[in-house]
Amino acid sequence: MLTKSEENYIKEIYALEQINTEGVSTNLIAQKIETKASSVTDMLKKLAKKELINYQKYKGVKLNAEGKKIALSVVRKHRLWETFLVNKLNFSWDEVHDIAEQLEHIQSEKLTNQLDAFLNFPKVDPHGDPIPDVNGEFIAIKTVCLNELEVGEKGVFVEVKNDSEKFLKFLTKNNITIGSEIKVIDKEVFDDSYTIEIGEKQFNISESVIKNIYLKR
Amino acid sequence: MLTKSEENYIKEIYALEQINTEGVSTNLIAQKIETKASSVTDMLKKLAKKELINYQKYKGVKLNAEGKKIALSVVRKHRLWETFLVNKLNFSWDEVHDIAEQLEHIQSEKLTNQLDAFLNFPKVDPHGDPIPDVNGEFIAIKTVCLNELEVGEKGVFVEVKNDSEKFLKFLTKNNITIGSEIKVIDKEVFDDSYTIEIGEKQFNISESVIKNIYLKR
DNA sequence: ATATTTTTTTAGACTTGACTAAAAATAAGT
DNA sequence: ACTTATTTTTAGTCAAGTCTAAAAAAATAT
Repeated sequence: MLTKSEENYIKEIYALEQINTEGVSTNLIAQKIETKASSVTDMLKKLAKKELINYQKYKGVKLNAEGKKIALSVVRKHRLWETFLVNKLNFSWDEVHDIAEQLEHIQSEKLTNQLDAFLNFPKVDPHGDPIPDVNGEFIAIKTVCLNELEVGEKGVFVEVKNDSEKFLKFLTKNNITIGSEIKVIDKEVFDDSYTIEIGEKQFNISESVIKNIYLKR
Repeated sequence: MLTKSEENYIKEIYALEQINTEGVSTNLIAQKIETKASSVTDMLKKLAKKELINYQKYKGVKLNAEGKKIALSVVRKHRLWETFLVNKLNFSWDEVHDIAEQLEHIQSEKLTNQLDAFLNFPKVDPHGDPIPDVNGEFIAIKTVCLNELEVGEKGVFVEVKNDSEKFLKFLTKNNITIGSEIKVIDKEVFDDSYTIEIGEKQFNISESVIKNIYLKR
């Protein structure tokens, strides 16, 4: 059985692998987990000893099959709880992240699976992220980042890659919600901001917003 | 903010106070929490420093107002989660204790209160224990222990004072469930066992079972 | 009332997960 | 290629929560 801390490292390594593909660096983990590189090294040794990762000094780290299984189980729990909070307890999508960070560590396979059934086996969570099933499998919908769309192109907003309260509140305030049809009206070369159109309204959004919005073409 | 460990001590002290009334002893806490007396002493010092208990060396311990408030909040969460597991996720009453022990430490007042509302503000949990409301108040139903009933007397089983899986499975197997009408047919002076009647059936139960069954006369 | 037993506390040690500071390895720049 | 900068690891420390063993206080027994 793993500690909360070990699970958090595993989860973070998994998330970073999805972006980087190659081995994940100590510093990157430290930055994401908001800890020091030396602490990360300590934990990597521990996880290597438990045979959850492949780790060679100075060479970065990769989850092995067992590590990936654990990562997917934590992600599954996180996303199911988020779905529960929004769908059943009337939370909004910007309030659930921190609570799910706690709930994802509850140990009970039966609980996870009963919750899944209670929610009717949802395929995605309130942020559009896919929910792994009991075997760790999930449907990877083909999405493109908003910054890949050309001027004049449009797509449906299906997934957000930043679950922070501030960011999600900003989106809500501007009526940018999952399911919105977004059209790129103009790209500003000076600051990489875009003018987009949702419904009748046109407005400008900055690069840091753009890169967290994913759409179905 | 308190650690899981601190909350567990507070909760246990509260539970022991309900039985003992007088100050709770170090050894008793140690026994219940399954730890050593020396560890308890350490924790009592810590809780005293945080001003949650009144503690004098060698004199036992009592929760103060703030400590009691925390205890009630943990108890509230525990019992709400147990109710959720049984009423919404189809768990049986003997499976929920350990999971609720984990869930009771999740920190989010909003979560607790939304869960309460979702469950329709239940007054008792699946074991018949009263659930404190948002202000820590609960309805104390007047119950008597089965060992207080005279031969020929009957009552309705409303609360069980032992949440262990083994004990609850035993009750279920013998059809002794919350709401059952129980009549005392005979008391055996030799071993303090009782012959009781539920429905048509009569059978014998031991003293260790009797003392955990509480009824409404 | 004194000796014995029981309870409680103290002292010192261990583990987990973090930290700082310094050393070692790797990467980058000229 | 060699120096400088960056990244990563090592070494040593710390707090929380636990433990064992020993000392101190309180309770019990004769």
